[in-house]
Amino acid sequence: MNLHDLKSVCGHCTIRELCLPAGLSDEEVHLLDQHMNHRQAVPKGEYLYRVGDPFRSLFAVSSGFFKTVLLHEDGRGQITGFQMMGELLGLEAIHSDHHVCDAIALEDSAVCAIPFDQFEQLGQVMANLRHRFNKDLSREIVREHHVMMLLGSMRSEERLANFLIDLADRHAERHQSSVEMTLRMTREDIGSYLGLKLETVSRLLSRFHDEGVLEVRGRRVRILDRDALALRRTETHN
Amino acid sequence: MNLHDLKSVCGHCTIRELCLPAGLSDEEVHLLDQHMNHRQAVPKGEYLYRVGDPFRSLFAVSSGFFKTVLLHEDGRGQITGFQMMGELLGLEAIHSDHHVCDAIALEDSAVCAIPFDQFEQLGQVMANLRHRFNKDLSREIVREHHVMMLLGSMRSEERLANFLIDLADRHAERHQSSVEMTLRMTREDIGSYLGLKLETVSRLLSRFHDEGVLEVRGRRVRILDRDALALRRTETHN
DNA sequence: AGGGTACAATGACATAAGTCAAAATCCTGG
DNA sequence: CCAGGATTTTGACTTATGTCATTGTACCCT
Repeated sequence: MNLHDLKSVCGHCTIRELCLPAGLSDEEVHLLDQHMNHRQAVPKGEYLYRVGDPFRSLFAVSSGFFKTVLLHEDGRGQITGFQMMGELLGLEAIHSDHHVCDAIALEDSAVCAIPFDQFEQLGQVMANLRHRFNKDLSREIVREHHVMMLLGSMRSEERLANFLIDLADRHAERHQSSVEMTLRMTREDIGSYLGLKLETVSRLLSRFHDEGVLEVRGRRVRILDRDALALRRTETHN
Repeated sequence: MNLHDLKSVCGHCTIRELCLPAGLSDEEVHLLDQHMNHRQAVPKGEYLYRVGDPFRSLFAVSSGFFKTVLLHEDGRGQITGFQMMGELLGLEAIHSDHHVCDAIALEDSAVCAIPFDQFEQLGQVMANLRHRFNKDLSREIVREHHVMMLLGSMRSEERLANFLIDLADRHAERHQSSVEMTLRMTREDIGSYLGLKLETVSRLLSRFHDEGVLEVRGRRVRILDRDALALRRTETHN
């Protein structure tokens, strides 16, 4: 990487406004920038961290796609989220100073790391950053509330419809097509996240396909009728 | 209330170490204290806040018991948590400056409120408080991860066993009996939280009762065999 | 005190999603 | 470019939990 001629990596980052530096002034971004370890590669299939690892840094996904997996003693695992460009990884570890889930790259990816103690120090002088970070943490809580709603109160079709729309929206935020997407995760991963078995996910995708809502070819998905899909997110769509 | 002769309410609070001031020095607690509105009563059944309310203050439960409910357009609601003494309410609202769920007192309760803008200002001078609060937010994320695991991967019996043990443990932290408890919420509330119908909850409680694990009389629950209950939290307990 | 409304328990039955199994397809590395 | 494992699809069948209905209980509130 040839970065030494750039004053600030974050400042020139295309996803700056989706990432930690969002809403900070140029000077603030510059300051933050100096504490970060930019663009570390994480090849597909590799662990960014594992349960039990000591917590040192927060990570921002710079490119690629991750999943976070919570392991249960009896082998069962629950996927707690999928992370794309600009999203933070490691927030769960602040509480106990240790990671409590695994983070795995689902495609060749890169992350920017910031040592958390330095990050907290920066809070001393950057009220903006403090506020910003509180919002990030709060947003994660809200996101998880929605997953709880999904898992606790919705039927399988609604869960999948919500999942697909959410993915599409996040692609759109990143200026990627929200119509044609390639799923980075397996059917089993989707099932784990949605509290369903992979067969159920597969059947639902086939159904959406047959009904003309989606075009599904393996991991390639095209949303043919966004409105129809959106309707299926809720019960009352007679 | 007659508090003017106390230097610091938080400093004398019995649950200080479970609440926001945990880990702060006496001076820090005192400073924090001056920004708080202590012990506001919230009668049973009342809303502490509702979806859409502007977010002004964070709340710490000073006594009593709350539930937070996420509402879905089609009337469905999902309970996202139950809060006891020392636990924080309102964290979900930081992100959007508006509350995104309802908080309802399940018994006559009291809360301490702290205006969030003042709280964030305090972060400027109190690194401890910042760190502490980051941990609180992270803990909430971890807690929700566990709920996701519960809702996504566990069967009904395991869900209820986990719920009961969690409640018992939180009672114990508060120096209340972890053997005999009175449930503050209805069967329907429990069901909502666990992604089950109230009939299922009722049947499971009856089953635990019949099997000698619990003694259940309405909302009064006594844990007769903690080990047996703990075993039922996981699949593999042949 | 007692009458009424909310809450809880239980039974009979329905169904959404899980399980098991087999075949089809897709990738990937040599 | 092919072989072999991983992933996906689909079908037949099972089951855990939901649904509906009834009765019982408890707790307010006047």
